[in-house]
Amino acid sequence: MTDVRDEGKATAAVSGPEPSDKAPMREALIEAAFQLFLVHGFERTTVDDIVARAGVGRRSFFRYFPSKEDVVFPEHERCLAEMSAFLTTSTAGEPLDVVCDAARLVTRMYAANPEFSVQRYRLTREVPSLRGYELSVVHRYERTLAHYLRQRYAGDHVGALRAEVQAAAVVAAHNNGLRTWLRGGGQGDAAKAVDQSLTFVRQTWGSLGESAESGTAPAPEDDVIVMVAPRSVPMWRVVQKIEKTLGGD
Amino acid sequence: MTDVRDEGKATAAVSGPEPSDKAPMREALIEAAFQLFLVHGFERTTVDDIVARAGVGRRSFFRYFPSKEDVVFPEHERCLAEMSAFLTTSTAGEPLDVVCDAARLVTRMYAANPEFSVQRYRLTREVPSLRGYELSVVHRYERTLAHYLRQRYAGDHVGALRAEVQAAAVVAAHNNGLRTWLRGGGQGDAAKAVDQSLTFVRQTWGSLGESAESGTAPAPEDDVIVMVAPRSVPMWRVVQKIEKTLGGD
DNA sequence: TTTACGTAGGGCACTGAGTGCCATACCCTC
DNA sequence: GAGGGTATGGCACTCAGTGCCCTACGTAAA
Repeated sequence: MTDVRDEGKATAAVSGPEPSDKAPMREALIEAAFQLFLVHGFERTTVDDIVARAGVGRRSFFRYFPSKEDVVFPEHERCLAEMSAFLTTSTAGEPLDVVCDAARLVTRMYAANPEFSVQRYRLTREVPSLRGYELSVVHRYERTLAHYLRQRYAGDHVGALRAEVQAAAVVAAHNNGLRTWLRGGGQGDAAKAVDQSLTFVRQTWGSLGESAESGTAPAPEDDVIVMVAPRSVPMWRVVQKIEKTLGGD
Repeated sequence: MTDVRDEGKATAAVSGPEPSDKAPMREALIEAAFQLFLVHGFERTTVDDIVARAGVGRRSFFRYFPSKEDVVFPEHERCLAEMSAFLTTSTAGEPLDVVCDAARLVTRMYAANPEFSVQRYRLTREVPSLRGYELSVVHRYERTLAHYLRQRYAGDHVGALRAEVQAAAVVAAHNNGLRTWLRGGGQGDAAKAVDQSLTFVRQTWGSLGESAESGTAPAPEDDVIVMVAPRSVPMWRVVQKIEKTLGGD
């Protein structure tokens, strides 16, 4: 069972933390934890096992991670902070597009380490406590997006409701695309999968309205145009837009 | 797939052993727990305190509730079963309207005991572990709705995505209305508050025709039309289709 | 009435997560 | 070399949750 114990504890007590400058105890704990999780599973691995393998004291684990679950999601805290920072500097543009861009920060984080992300995905799917932890993390992302949208919709008489619903929709769509990518083993382009899902949300609320005439997002297929417009737009304007698109060919 | 059964019978079937008829122990534990929670708070109340007050053995607590958190949400399991039963018997009607009706089962459960619901709401807001538990419960409702929508959208090429996004939107809107009612101390009509929020979602995806409620209806520019056409289609055909879409309202 | 059995509950000991407190080792500055 | 801040280890403790075994009670069969 616990045969893999190269007793680095005494060594660590003498020489202190390993001289690798950028990866001190935190990285060592993550490394040790995942090695054990992937072999014995999350629940059958105790914190004592982890610290024994990492060659550190048990008390140190809880100095770096508030719970055993936290070691599985080591970079979400930083990503959450990035998202908040991004949103505070994004005061222009269609609000829905901004939060979609914010959601893509999460995609990028997952895509930065596909192997790790896929391993964690499989782990999380079958461990209830990790599912619960993931739900709380997702919820914090959603709250961050909703908070931003609520400010942007401040004048709207249903702004708060719109913010809640759109934030939930963006998160759901993002996770749909992300899970598609994860189920595929992390092969292919995560950003593309997420973008396809987010497109549905943006089309739903019409934030893709101008894409047909601007050169930034041409028709997805060579022989098809997708046109999205507010229902209240006058007919002449719709025709004008379509003519412009076709004419620019 | 989903055979139509009598609603009441199905509900009774999934209810299984009736908890309200014979469960003095269960009720006593809930009663004792809430008395202590409201005085000392959730975290400062131990399971030993609860069983001591209820006058039962500690082991019995975990026979009735798998965790300390479960005692705070004693009727969600039953409501979840009711929702599943309701959806199994609802094979007709606009899918989005059906899941909105399903969500209203939750509203009804909260509204059936306003005082209890408000107390629990305040408790849940300030106890992290209860927040986490609530998230998992909400997630199960959302999965139930998404599962139903996925079946109804089986032919759709983005059916799975549509199901995810709409389920998330319905849950977000429902909770928005419910929390409004809870923050107001459980005064007024919970169903009305939830309906107002759900109206936004139904209008978003057009399952509402012309809304009779003028006061709460969002602006018409929320509605969008999505037009997909081969690039080679003649212009008059495009215009005809748009006119038909707008006129068929 | 007695016996056998199934079930609800209590008692007890154990595991493991998470915390508070204190001691120690290291590093930097004066 | 002395002093102060920081990082780490060790230890003991609380408490949630579980497994096992025991008792009590009701019931059905002999």
